[in-house]
Amino acid sequence: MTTRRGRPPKDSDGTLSRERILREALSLVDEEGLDAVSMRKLARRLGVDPMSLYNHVDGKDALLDGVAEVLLAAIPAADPEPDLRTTMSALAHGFRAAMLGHPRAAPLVLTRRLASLTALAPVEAVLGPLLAAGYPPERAVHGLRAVLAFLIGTLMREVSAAPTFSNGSRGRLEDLEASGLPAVAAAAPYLAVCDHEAEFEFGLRILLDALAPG
Amino acid sequence: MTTRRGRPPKDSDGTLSRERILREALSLVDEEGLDAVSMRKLARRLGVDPMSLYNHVDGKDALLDGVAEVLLAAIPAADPEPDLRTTMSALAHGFRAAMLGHPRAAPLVLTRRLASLTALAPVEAVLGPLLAAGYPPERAVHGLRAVLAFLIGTLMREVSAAPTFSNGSRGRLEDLEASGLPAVAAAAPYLAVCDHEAEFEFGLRILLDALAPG
DNA sequence: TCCTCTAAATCTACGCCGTAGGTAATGGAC
DNA sequence: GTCCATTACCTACGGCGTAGATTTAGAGGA
Repeated sequence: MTTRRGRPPKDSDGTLSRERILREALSLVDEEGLDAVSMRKLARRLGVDPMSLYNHVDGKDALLDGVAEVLLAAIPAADPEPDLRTTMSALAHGFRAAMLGHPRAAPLVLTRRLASLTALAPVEAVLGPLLAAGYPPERAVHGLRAVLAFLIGTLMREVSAAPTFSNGSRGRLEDLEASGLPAVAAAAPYLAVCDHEAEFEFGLRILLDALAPG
Repeated sequence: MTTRRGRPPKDSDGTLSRERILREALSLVDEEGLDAVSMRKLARRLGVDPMSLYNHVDGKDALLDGVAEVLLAAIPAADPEPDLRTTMSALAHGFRAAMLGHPRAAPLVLTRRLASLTALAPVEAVLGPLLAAGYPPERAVHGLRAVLAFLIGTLMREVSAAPTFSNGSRGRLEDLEASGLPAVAAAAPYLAVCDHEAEFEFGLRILLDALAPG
């Protein structure tokens, strides 16, 4: 009945579990980035032998899938809101907030094909109101996928962007002006910087105007 | 002294060059996938010592950046077309075609921050017509970024999707229907399959309707 | 012609990595 | 007490990226 079995370390606080492993993995990604993740380093942080991880996780890839699901689970459920547009907007903002909360781990969600039930919860949250509003299922799925594609694309740019230093963008501005491409040079001041928040709202509004007017 | 060492004959067929390395790297990605790329394996395919690659490429990461640029360079330049919408649509389709031509390598373009001049050519090709059509630069950049985000998101799904087997989608369909989520179950037949072409056109039309009507 | 000088290819070696296979210890079930 | 599943640990293998030193073919000046 209880999951407590096998050989515990001398300290009961040091017992391993899938949850503890995933939590520590997420911290590791947050602190050192995705490339720095290795089974050995993760085990070191947990004060444990590397091979012990394999009792709780199927391998490195499955570990990263697990971390992605932890991130996905952080999306708040939308209030049962009568307004379709408000619901979709809230979910989009929730998704974005969850990713921006762990920018270095976000690519795990944005680039992996997740087949778990956790990944379906937000889908249900969008699809439900769309169907309730009378959308034919086919069109609802189309709309969901269009918004999701935009979210993924925007967030990918957002989380992979180098943090903007005040003088960092100046070097970039000069590069753009010196590119020899007339339109790029003309729009250089706007290309050199990126207000992610504004870009997000701009694109989301266009899509929601088309999909959930009102 | 039978082993060949030092600088090779000038114009032999076995001479290394950045272009030859990048071309072989792209082939390797196409055939075995991104994870299978290693400096050592690439060198083996080129019949060369692994360390020789470092005379032409700054390291593995720079190598992959180079491959990404090769992909980007494959986007055909748009005809000087008077119609703004046609131009943008052509570039979007060109981008998609270039990525679908090398689906396993596409993530290199879609997930990396590319700062090269090669990456700016398509930007110029979109920005030029937008500015010529009288769009203020700020709005032109906004529009460009919105479309690009959608393109990246859609293509990411498209290239990471497992090839659809006739019975593969059937297993997926059953999973969705058994998920216990009512809206997901109701729309399951449409969630189980994905006509990427149609999704692409659907989302692109929405964005172009908003940005380049006509 | 010979003599540098340089760039390219090679060799060696280090410290990582993921994980297969095997072993010892622990506590619940009987 | 005895068994057995579970878990932690250990060893080892093959592969990885690449720093550093070494060798050599050709270029350019004397």
